[in-house]
Amino acid sequence: MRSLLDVQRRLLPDFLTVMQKRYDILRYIKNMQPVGRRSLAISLNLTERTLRSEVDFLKDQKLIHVSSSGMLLSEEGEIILEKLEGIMREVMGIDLMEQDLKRQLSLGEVIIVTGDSDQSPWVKSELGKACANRMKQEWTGKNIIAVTGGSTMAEVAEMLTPDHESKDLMFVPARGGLGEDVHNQANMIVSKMAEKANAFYKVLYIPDQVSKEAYLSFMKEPTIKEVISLIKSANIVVHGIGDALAMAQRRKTGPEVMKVITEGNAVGEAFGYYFNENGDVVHKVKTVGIQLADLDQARSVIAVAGGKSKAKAIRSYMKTAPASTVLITDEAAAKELLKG
Amino acid sequence: MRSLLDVQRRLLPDFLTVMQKRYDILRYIKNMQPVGRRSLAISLNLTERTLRSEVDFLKDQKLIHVSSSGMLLSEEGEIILEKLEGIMREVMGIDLMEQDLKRQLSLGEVIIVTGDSDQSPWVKSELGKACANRMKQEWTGKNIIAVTGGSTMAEVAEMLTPDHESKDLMFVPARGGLGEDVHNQANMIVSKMAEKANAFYKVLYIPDQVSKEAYLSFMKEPTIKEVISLIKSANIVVHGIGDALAMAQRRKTGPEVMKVITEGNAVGEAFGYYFNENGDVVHKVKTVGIQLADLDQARSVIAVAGGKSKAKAIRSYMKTAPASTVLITDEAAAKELLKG
DNA sequence: TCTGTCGGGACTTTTTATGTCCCGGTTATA
DNA sequence: TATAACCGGGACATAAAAAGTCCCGACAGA
Repeated sequence: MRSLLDVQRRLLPDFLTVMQKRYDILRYIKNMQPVGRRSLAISLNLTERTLRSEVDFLKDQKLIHVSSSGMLLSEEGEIILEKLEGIMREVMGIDLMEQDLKRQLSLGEVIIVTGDSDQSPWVKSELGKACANRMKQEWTGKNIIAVTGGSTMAEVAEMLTPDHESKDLMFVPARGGLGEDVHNQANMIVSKMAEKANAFYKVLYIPDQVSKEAYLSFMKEPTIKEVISLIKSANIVVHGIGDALAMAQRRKTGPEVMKVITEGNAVGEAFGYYFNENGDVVHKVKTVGIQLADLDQARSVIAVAGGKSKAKAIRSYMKTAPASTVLITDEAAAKELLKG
Repeated sequence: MRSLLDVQRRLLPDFLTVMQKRYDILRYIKNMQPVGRRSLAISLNLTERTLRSEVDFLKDQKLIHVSSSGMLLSEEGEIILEKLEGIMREVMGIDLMEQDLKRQLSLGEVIIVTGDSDQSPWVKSELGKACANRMKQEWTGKNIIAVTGGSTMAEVAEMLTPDHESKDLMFVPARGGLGEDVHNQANMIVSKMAEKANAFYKVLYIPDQVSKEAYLSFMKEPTIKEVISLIKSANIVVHGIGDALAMAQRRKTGPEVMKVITEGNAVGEAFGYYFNENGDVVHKVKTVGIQLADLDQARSVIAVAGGKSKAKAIRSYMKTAPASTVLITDEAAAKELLKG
């Protein structure tokens, strides 16, 4: 049934809105019957005429009876409505979860894709696609987009497509080296995104293990400074969220920092910051680029993470995330988050 | 899914017709790509303008790509179409038709593919694919498979693929020479099938116009006798069904036999037997190999034929076909058959 | 280089949906 | 029993969407 709805969503986009409308009408009639056209229209927030067209249709389908005292559900109408009850719960399920999550985490927007990234690899692609689409909505005029690394972000990059009109887009890594694997490193993602979106990009290679002097002189390089100032002026930030321990292990994290992370009970990680369950910063990787406090400056912040296993991490980070953050996640994570 | 569709049929009837239309468009594009708007419109029996609106929609949904050389299915389009395949079977009631037809003709199984072989050439390929799949289900252990000729059987051969484990398969022609064109002759099909399925085969070349003595001595050849005994021990028979007159004309049928066929009101033909509307044998081509009575010995008999024009032929043959016969046909023929 | 097919722009016509107003009948109520 | 409120539905103007029609320049294949 899910797949049928998915296909229909694609092939007949206004299908669902019409179904919803007719469902509402039937529901209201059931509860207000016998009811007249005008009062029903007011209750449903429909104009009299549109309601009338719908009513004519429902009458043709023999789902309602129309008499001089008003409209009432027919027997068949009752049966159909009963079946619809269950269908709409399924159809609206995701929307409801989005609303609930948005309220619970007090975010700007929540987008949920069906499935579980932990179990089905393609769900991650769906996350990526959803994120890519959401990003595009922000692309009006000139934009500097700061992105982080991670496998989910890599999927996002993969799913980007050039926009009809080539906008003025510049991709930059959100922060300097975090010790990540080259493959899903922010720099890699940045270049991939730019390639896919047919846009510009700048990368930032910060030497990892060098003397303090070398580092400082490196930071004075004009080209580096230019990139950093670009990053600081980014108006869109797109980042993943990771499990704290998993991220720490994946990165070349020293034993003393590891101790801080474990003893601080860190559970979530986002762009180099480690958070405990209360959303407190337990540790931050010192590097250049966007800092947690800078996020409020950005016009839009999009966080992408999915899979049941990531629920805790998402919750921890969202405690301190900017209120306008857009969270893109999957069904499994959303369910887990809503569980409490 | 069943109940969801039932509800939708009632609540949004015209959405289903739209879905059907878009399904058809996608299907035609898949099989004709790259294809232009005008020729597609003709094939689909749509006016250019309506097709254009639909195409614009599908393009917006990224289900098709449009280039100067024509339209083609996008990757997503392929995925959606695949899912639609199953959905539309349900919507169009193909599954129901299969059950009805099975009962009406009292057969072992009926498989219907969508479309009309007479109108869309690729439907024949679909028939072939369906048949190939069905055949594979029978391939457990050692099998001798007797096949007939014909263009539909040629498609079946084309669609065969080697099985994961190479089974012990032997293809043989079902009967001796029937006077067919070399191209779609049983021997040709046999070798093609064996090649595609990575199996063994034996052909049977019977001299057509020779003296009785030559013929008899030929039949005493050990190699020929061996092939004939193989044929007789076939446990799977796959054959086409043809229109009686068309088949008789295609084969080098003499005028006196032609008279028998026409005066006997033959309508159907299968492996050299001609049947009238009551299923009586009007004429049989005398040749070696499997006879009508032998069919009951075979573990499984699969008959393949499609196209509205073949409906009468199918019905006539099915009157005498073994009760366990598997019929593989297309939507158009099935509709015609069910019409009565 | 020519020819036929390609997509798509532009315009008119047709169809459909919606907005608006009103009428005659029914019903609850004063 | 008179009356006001509410009922569905007819009628018609208007807005919006779909379909019909024609044409153009691009491009591939002969």
